[in-house]
Amino acid sequence: MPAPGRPRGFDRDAALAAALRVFWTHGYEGASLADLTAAMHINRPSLYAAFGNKEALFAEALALYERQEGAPLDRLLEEAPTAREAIAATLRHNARVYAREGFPRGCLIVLSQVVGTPESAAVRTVLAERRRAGTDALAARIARGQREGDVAPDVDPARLAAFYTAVLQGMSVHARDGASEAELMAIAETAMAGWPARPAGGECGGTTPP
Amino acid sequence: MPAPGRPRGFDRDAALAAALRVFWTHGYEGASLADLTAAMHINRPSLYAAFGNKEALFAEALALYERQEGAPLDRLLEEAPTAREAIAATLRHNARVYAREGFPRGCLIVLSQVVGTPESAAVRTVLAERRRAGTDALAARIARGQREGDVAPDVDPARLAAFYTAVLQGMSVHARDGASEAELMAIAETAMAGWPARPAGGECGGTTPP
DNA sequence: TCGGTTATTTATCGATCGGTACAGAAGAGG
DNA sequence: CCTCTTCTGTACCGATCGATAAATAACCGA
Repeated sequence: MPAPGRPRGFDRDAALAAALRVFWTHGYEGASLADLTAAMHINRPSLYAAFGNKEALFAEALALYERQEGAPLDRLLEEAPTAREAIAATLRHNARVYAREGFPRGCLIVLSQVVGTPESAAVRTVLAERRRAGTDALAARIARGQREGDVAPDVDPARLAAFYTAVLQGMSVHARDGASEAELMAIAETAMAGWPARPAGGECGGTTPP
Repeated sequence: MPAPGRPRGFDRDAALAAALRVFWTHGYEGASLADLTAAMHINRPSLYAAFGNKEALFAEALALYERQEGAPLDRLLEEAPTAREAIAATLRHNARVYAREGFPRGCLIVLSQVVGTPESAAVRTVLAERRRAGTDALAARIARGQREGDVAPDVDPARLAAFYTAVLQGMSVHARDGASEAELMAIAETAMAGWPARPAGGECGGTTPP
């Protein structure tokens, strides 16, 4: 049984995807209602009826972003045989997607609002929380590597995760500044050179496979 | 001989410093004229008479920022005996100043405007150019290290500089997210672990002093 | 055909945005 | 004293911000 009343005249998912692209391109405060409604091909009251307000729309766009862009990363992290390969795959994957043709460059969570007016404080808090969650995911994978023996026991997972998160955030800025996939990949590879060697390993330089 | 007409009733340098702090805290678009004039303790027409408009005021604030925050870094880079120590000093210095008590956290050039409305495109371009100049400065110091023999000749200075710039940008985001000086320092130290070893060196792991 | 319900359209709200017109105030030179 | 020049304070500009009121249109079940 369909909902009573006049049916919605637009595809809610398609409109949300369009909104995501606008937020991703211009940031939260940089995206005006005029920008959003134009890209979504709907009028302002339709947006408010379907999504609540700008902040709620952004929250839904952020959730869509995490489903589309974050989920593959979660799989990458989980399925890699070692923590080192998991982090390397994450960096390489993002080097690719941050410079993807036809997509806004860099990461929405890093770029869309890190400073701004007091009105967007709540959005900034949510984004900061998502960044922290990303760091935590890396740290958890490194800790798992320790339990499974492919990461040295003296490594601090949170500390190493903070480093690789910082590299990813810097890659986002570089991507927005026009860096090519090859340039981003070079940053990723250089970052992986800093991976801590296992103390028992015979080789050195941090490139030792398990 | 003083200028003719009524003398200015406020300290232009102090007002500019106040404006810098507002831009540094809220970003370019996040800083309203009301915020700026309140912090500068002047009225709007005085601001426009003394600085032109918001964009010109930001340009002057940016120049002040580079004099105050960038100049020490230039000296650090120049005076360090090796490229490795120069980069390490840069990272450690910024780990300290990004979390300084009484200052906005992170780097103005990285945080103040990386996305936004089309109206701020010119400002974003200027900031991107300053970011590139920072990378170029690191690359030049690494190239000097190569000439002076403390950096392996197979190292690509631009590539390595892009990596350390990315780390610094990530440290700025972390700083804005509330990271402590110790956490930022840990990122810096971890990044230095990725410094390329000199091929002729007897030790390994990238921590070899020249 | 008719309520009931919801979506769309148009037109607008008050607030704030960056930027100014204008009149008065404060100095220098005459 | 007056005049010239520049700065300051008030009050305001048109444009845009996010968000809505009101009227109309489209679907349902009865």
